[in-house]
Amino acid sequence: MLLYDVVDASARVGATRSRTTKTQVIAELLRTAPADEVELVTAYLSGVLPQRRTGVGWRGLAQLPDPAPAAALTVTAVDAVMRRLTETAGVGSTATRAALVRELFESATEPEQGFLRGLMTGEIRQGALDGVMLAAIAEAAEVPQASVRRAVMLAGFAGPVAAAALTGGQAALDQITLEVGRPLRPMLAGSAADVSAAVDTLPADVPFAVECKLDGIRVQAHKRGDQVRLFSRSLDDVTERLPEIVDAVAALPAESVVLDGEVIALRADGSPHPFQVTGARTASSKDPAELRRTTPVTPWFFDLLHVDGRDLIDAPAHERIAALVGLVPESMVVPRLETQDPAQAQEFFDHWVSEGHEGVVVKDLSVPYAAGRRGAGWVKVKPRHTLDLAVLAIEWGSGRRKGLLSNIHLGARDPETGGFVMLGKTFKGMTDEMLAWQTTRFTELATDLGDWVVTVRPEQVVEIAFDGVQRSSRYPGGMALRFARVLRYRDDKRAEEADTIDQVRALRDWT
DNA sequence: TTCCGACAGTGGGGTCGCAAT
DNA sequence: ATTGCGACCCCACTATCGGAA
Repeated sequence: MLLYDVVDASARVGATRSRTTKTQVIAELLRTAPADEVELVTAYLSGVLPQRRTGVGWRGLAQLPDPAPAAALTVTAVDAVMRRLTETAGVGSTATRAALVRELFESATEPEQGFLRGLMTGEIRQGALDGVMLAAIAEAAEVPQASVRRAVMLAGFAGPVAAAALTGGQAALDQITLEVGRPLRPMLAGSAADVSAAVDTLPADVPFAVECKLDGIRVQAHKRGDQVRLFSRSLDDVTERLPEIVDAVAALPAESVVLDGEVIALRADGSPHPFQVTGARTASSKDPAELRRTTPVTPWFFDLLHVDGRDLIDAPAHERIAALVGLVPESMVVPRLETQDPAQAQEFFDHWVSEGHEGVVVKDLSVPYAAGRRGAGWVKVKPRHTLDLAVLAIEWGSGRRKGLLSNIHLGARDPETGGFVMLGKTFKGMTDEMLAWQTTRFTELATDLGDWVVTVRPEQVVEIAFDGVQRSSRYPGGMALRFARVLRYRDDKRAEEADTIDQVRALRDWT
């Protein structure tokens, strides 16, 4: 199949906002794709490059050669280039990859170049990623959406599922089950402002549990015999980086196991390190034996999806947890409280937050493991901080925010100098109305109307919510806000009344 | 007819390793 | 030795569509 056919479909998908129309366009393309190219077409149209790292990003694609006059590239040919890029990533020279990129883009027409660039930088914005793709696979293969969804959750990716569905139909989808050693999509949590709001999102009178939420790295652990594999939230294999977790899982008294949990670095006294410490440890590929000595990590499991030939994903949570507790030593199970009393749940939250943990997850004990879905019975609650900060500058938006001032630079007041210290940026929490308002407002306050950044007189105060204050090498105060988002603009406060850098220092996550 | 769940989009800070400067 | 880039950890929030109620 020609890449052109995929690009054309992508353009038509992007041209409509109707999801049913998007679905039809994609389904039609999948039906016409040759069997051996369905997997690639599915991946490309959902913005996924099966080769995850190519070593080429936005910079490597900033300057493209003249496009080809006519479409001749096939998706198989594109795949061949991507494979070669992956092979050279990290070992070959930049020049080798640049040559491969040049060769590929020379044989692509202009719209194909645009699509390929989006694919390689993860910016396919056509209003259809995985969700619409699932519906399209179901329609093209004439199977129920629920079957496709389940297969994708268990297989991890849509491409292989599309290939199976279109060649083997329902029977082929039924063959896709939980496989020990192959990662499935992790179940995700919704969020709520506080414990009582979290409980309120669950059906009335269901039994629920509250679990301590650890600020570390999500890990899915698979064990079969003496073989252990560990996967990240995005299904990357992280086994080699976490030998102490491998040892812990290998020692479990079961032949085959699939566990879900969090890995975190702890201090000698058992209190958690800030996320940055755990993140640095797990991101590093230096000698694992050395890292294990200097920054050991500990597993805390909260779910059991398979044990000794028995799949538990469809069992209610209380059953999975009972099996987990029966298998895994208590020291490796997330602290949890089963209760029907919101006051006790609140107390549990207060306790673990005071111990330095991130918050809690409230879980409906009656629900199965809804792989890959958010908010189906898991609700997280974290403490929230707020500050009134001054807007120092603002960046032009892109995509649907093109032409609007979008991303605001935030500063705390420094009483020593009378100036402001930048603590980060945010584009979150803004309604369309706020975007329109702030575009006008900051144009008025502008001292420098740049193409990228507009600098303003620091006169506008904004109320910001955030999760914490972390160490920063980027900002002058050495601190940055984690997950900052806008609550509201404060026209009742002048910049001279904004919160100070000392108030921010008091909230640091390190000492 | 209204409500609400799921999805896509718009980006945030930090860390690492590697290649180029 | 430093800097820029790519990849991948953590992630919040709003707008919208379309099926459920």
